[in-house]
Amino acid sequence: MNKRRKTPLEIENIEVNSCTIDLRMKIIHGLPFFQNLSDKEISQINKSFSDTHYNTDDIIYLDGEKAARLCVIASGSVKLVKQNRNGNEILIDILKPGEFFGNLDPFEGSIYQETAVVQTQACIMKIDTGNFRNILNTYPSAALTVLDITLKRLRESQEIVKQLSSYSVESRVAYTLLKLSEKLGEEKDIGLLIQIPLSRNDIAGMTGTTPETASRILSRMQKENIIQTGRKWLAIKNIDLLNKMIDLK
Amino acid sequence: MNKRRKTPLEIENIEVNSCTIDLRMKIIHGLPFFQNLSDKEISQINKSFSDTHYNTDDIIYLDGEKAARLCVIASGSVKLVKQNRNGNEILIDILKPGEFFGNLDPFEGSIYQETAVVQTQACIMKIDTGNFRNILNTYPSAALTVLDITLKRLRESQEIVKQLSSYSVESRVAYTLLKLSEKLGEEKDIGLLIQIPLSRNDIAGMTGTTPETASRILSRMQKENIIQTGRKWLAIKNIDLLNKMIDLK
DNA sequence: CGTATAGTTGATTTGGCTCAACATCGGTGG
DNA sequence: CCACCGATGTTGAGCCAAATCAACTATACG
Repeated sequence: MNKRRKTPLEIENIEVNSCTIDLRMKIIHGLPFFQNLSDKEISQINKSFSDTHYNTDDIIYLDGEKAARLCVIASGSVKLVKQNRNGNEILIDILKPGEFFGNLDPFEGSIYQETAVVQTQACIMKIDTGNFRNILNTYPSAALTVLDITLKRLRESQEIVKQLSSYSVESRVAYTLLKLSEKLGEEKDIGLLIQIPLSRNDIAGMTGTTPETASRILSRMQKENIIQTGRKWLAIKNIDLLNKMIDLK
Repeated sequence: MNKRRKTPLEIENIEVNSCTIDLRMKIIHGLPFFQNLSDKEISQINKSFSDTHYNTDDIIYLDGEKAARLCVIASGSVKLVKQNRNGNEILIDILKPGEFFGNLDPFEGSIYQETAVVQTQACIMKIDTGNFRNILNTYPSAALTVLDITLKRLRESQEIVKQLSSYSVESRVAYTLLKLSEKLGEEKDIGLLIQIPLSRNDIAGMTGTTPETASRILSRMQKENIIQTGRKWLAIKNIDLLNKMIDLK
């Protein structure tokens, strides 16, 4: 075997100053809750956003801090994590450009519920709670869309609760891989490649288990030709089998 | 020992036709999202609500059904449950008069995420999704309050996820008892009595364990004089110790 | 290339589930 | 009013999935 890169992940070339005005407008317009607004309105809203460039592993905010802003990814990717008391981290989500996180709550006084860490260097747009509330008050349909999205997140969280309270780790891993592939998967020669550096530790954090157990399960899946995996990457070769694993056993 | 009732729970006397117009108005006005509205507005909103009387163990709606209504308890109490695949039930919440459940989502097309079962006979007020959406569109502050409440529920759900993925059953039971006592506890001679019929099975469902394990843990807590418990009732004698148990071990 | 980081695999331990037998409560009907 | 019986709760024994601890290997990056 030769010594070339073995990871099939594509290395992203990110321009450092990627937050052009055009990109900002495009991102804001793409937000589900601002989709119905006119260019003029978007351009008005744009003024309430600031943007900041971050490098890999920078922390955008910490779990427990006073939550004062809603953040939107203009470029790059962000991980949302929580610490559990074993010192392991719970990986809540991985976000791509156009997605938002931080404080959605229109009222003051809430605190961030997780830590946001930059995964690949990113440009993050931010709007503070007061301005966001004003916008939601001005455009009721935006408020309803935010509500809709929050309810969707609530449902996802409740699904995880259900799984944690009765599904095997194997089922949970299968479920998580499917969710990830829906969101981040890209068809490649190897299979459906999950286009983010995904470690055993990350998978453990998303499924409520340990890296060792995650590794054992992924090894087994690889042996059965359901997935193909290496250091920080993973591709799905047989979606149907994976789907069956969720409810099997 | 004599043959008197051993349960310290108070038996409720419920009038069957308890949904008077006064009660309806009071309940609607008490809803957090309608709190700032005038009597005239409330009275207008009242017209969109219907009410129905239910008996114990009646099902208001089933998990998976098309979700068309928001429900509010005028009197009585309601349990929200989900089924996990071991056939055990997950108890999501127990609701009292003034609390609401069902579909908050202003858009059509969602389905109920749980089953709502009447725990003690109840009068339930209902408003359908379309009317509710109109109200939220008319009163943006109401929409923001609904959003705020949904975010609170999301946080609670995420806290459960965190606990399930790293806390012992004992910690989870302690946490659950504290939450229940905050919501439903009443000071009595015996201690802080949780005023609902609460079985081992219910506690198991709220903590993601089995009735047997729940029973063992409660027995231990009783031996240590932290709680006092019997058939379908439970009182907390030492809140501080219970609090410590959450993070201990 | 060398080394730190990530991943694998095995051995051992254990918390909590399962199955099972028994005890107790409290509502019901004789 | 009391005896009975179904529902609820308790307790024990054995088992198993997954955690923990530990030694080792492979990978990618400088």
